[in-house]
Amino acid sequence: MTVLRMSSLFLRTLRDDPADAELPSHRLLVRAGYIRRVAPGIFTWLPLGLATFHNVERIVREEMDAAGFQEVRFPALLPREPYELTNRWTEYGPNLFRLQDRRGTDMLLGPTHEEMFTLTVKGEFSSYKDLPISLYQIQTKYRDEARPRAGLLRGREFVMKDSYSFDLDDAGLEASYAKHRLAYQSTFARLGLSYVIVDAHAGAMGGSKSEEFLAECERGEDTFVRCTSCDYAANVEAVASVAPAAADFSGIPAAHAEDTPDTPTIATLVDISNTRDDLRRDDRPWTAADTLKNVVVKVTYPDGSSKALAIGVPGDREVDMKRLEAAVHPGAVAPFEESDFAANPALVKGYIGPGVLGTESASGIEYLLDPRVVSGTRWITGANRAGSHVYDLVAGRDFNGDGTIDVAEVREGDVCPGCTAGTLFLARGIEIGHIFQLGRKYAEALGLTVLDENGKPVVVTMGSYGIGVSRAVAAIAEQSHDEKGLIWPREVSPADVHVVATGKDESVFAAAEAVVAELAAKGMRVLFDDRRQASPGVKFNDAELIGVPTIVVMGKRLADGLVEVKDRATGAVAEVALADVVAHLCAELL
RNA sequence: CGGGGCGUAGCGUAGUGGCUAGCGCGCCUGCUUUGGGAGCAGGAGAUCGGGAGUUCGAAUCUCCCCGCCCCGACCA
Repeated sequence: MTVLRMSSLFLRTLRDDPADAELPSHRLLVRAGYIRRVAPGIFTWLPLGLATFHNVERIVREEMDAAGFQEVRFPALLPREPYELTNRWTEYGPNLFRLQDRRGTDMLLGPTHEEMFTLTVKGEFSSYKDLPISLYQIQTKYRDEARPRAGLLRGREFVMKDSYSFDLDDAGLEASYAKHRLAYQSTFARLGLSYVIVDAHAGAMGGSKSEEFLAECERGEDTFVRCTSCDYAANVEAVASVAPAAADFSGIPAAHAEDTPDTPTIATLVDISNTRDDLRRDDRPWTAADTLKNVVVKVTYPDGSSKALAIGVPGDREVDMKRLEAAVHPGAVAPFEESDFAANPALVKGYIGPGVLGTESASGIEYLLDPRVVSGTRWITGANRAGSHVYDLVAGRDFNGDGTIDVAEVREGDVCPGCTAGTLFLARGIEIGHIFQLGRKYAEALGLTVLDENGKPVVVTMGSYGIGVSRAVAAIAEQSHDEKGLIWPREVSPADVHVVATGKDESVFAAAEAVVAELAAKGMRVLFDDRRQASPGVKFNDAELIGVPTIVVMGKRLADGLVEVKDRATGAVAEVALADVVAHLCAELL
């Protein structure tokens, strides 16, 4: 197998951290000479990095093939038309890399390839007998991210494995989805990643069921929740809040407006409600959770249209903009500005109440309520007049929304929607995989149908499944490193063994050459530090930085016929007789 | 796109109006050295991000532009 010789490897490790890298994965991959930045979010893979990348790619490919999926490869450079058909030329917005050829024809660099997969299957297959089928590709993708960051984790050019399943009916899709889920579990296990499968929000792609594979990592950019007592896990965007049961409101007094001067915020409102005798509550002090906050935003759609939307949430919670964006996708959310208030005189900033909200109301603004605002709940809320609030306003008696919207912030300690017994806690992760049931959206838009047993055309239902290949390299580095450097899982590592020869005694190098040759003959990938001029310290430090899981040191102890076999992760060192070292390593690693 | 920070050799940096822009790492030559980032000697390498201006004199001051990093917004 391969022997990489440090004396001639195209590699330069850096003693200092690069100034433009923050995350450990980014810092170490640059320092260890795996990657180099070319432009923001665009990187060059150097030999060690490329070897690592190839290993991840190979594992992904092997697992896809083992699951019976077939590999294809679409161009990265694509014509505009297919994306026009699904409206994504417009909907994808500024994140799409667009360009023109010499004749001025619009082209794009593919951010994802739903259209190509769908059209290709349409072009070849037309019978129910051809289904189910799953195709995948490993291809470079392009997205003009507003802010590339974190090295390989969020780039503008990256490599992704994307698969699509094509089925006749929902049961078939369910089965294809399950197969992919299993294939992903074995893939990530082999990659040595510690991950969680969380419920995700499928709304963005118009599908139904969707799950994300998140590599657990404090520095990850996705926030998810887990339950203290059951196995519920979900991306914060997808958490379904637990609604309390509707309550009896027969004993609640009639709503009454009160003058509450200078209370434009929830804090000032709660404060005045607890200090004034006429407003105070008998049984307990008022809290922010007793107030109903009505937030108005402007939602703008890709076609340029926009509308106002009012959201009623308990006053102790903020509207989570990420959850809101996910809920109104593909609409974009912007705050309601002074000019918008001017255009809607019924809305009194800071004192907005349900009375002026709803499609049936004077304002005509759609009014959606948090799921916690169930019938019978009692609220303090704006009276639509500056310096005035309504008390004892009861949902279901005094007001109703046009519907519910679950976009309030998710907090540690919230009731788990999975079991309703445990509570939720927050964690962070890196999205390394995403699977979802796309349904018929693309098949419909692009006319992918097959004839069924009766000769009738049936719209095919699809699933879509992605793994960030280049991102996985960084995710592994992020999860597996220490102060000294990287620590690769063996399958991913650029080599199985890193043999370090030290000293100036040529017999040591000769012995090392022999061991390296034997290991290679046994099928091991060897990184061999055969540099004559580098000092032992340099070699040891480089070995720890580079992160090959097993380091074999041949040097001083060779005088006693011994070599050291060091485990990079634990630091444990075993002294092995020179004559036994190849057998020892084979027993351990093969 | 908003906020913050930064741009000096391949990398990390010093230098706030005054001599030939300094140091460490790395690189080249020679000698010495070889178990935790070696020593000595010699060397190559910088339009100080770009442009305009102020000044006898600008890496340093002013203006404009460009680029990069971080936070937020955004992100199948």
